[in-house]
Amino acid sequence: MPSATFLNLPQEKQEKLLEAATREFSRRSFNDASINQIIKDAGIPRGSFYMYFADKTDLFRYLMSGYVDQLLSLLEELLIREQGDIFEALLDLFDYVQRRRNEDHLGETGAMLAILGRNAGMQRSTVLEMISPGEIMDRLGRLVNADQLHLEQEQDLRDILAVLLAVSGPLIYNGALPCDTDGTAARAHFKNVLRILRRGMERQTLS
Amino acid sequence: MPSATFLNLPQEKQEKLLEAATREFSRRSFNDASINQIIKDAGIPRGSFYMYFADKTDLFRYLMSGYVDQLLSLLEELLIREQGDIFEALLDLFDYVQRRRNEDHLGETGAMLAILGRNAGMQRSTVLEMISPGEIMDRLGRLVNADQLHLEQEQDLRDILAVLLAVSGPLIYNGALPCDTDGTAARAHFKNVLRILRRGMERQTLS
DNA sequence: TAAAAATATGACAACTTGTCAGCTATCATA
DNA sequence: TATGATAGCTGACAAGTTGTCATATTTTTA
Repeated sequence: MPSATFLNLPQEKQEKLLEAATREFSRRSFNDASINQIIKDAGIPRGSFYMYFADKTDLFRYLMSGYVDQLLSLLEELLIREQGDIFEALLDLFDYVQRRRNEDHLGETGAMLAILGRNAGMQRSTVLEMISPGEIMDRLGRLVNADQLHLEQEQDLRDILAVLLAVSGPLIYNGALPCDTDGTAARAHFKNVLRILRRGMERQTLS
Repeated sequence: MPSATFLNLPQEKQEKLLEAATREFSRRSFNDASINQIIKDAGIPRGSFYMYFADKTDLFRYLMSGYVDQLLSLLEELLIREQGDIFEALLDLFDYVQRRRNEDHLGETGAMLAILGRNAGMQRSTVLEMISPGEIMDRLGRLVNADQLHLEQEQDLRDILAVLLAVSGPLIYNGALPCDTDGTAARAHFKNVLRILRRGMERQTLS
């Protein structure tokens, strides 16, 4: 959490720092990102930075919580459009990310995707703990069409969503990284994985 | 890859360095691990270290490739014992890891698990690229009982194994971290996830 | 207006990694 | 055995990192 001092700053100055941080974090991974670079870019002295944020992690969490929230909102929107079909919604998300990648000027969403992608595999403690997994599950669980899903036990919905997100995340984020050249192959792969998850991995024996 | 110079070193000296590295990497994550600490512990001067390994990543890869290989061998053994049932083998692996965790003196296997766990979520580029995913798939694919699995397309076996490993990895590793107190709950959770993956997420409509 | 509270700041300490010039030991050959 | 070549060893160093803190400035309060 940023300090009260930071929140009291004029909007303009806040954004300047946040934008500089976004630039740096979308270029380098969390560990490689340099506070020196950020404050030079934002034009504020070192001491001031530590007045506003406890440390690099604090700043990163603050940025990420906004981004994760944004992405979650997008997924909610897609889920509504697909009438609760979580598999279709995830494929839509893949396409959305892919489309954004092809637009050369990435803008805010692009930067967000770059950051998420660049830190996709990061320690859960840093990236995901800032938004509680429970909150994610609640927000999505409400919109998912449960009739479509094979639910036997109480926690099945949560586990299904958790697995889906854990598997889809890297596949979608990697599609967002500029190094991955062939988008259509990545899409086919993602689609196949979703198909497997839907219908199950084990051969059904007629009993 | 370590330099020829390192490989020419007397076994004793090699091990001293490798053991010091293992100690450090099982205590701190890759990024937090300090070469200073390692060389102080191993009793070699800084210059020598860089004579043997190109950098920290080089050393880490070398260690990890051995560990991943070790874990893979174990999984192969379990796979044979379970007559190719990959789901049972993964559950056995969970139990094996759990058991090792409870033995207080961790030893080599324990250190390996600690390192894997501590860096479970790390960038794929560093942790997993050292052993080619293809090799993992080949080694496991040979031992898996394909008759048990629902295979429709050519790449289904690969995709199933990839998803299984990606999902199981964190769940197993987290069971290995000392912070996680309740092992039986973690086991039940892992078992439920495996059940969902076997039978599929989508409700089967009778057509 | 004067004192008090809040905010700003850059020099600093304590680390980090990787390099490199110069050292020493080993080994083959004349 | 002496000499030259090759391989290996080493610590000081440059260039970077982060977070702290005493001091200076501004703003608010009495």
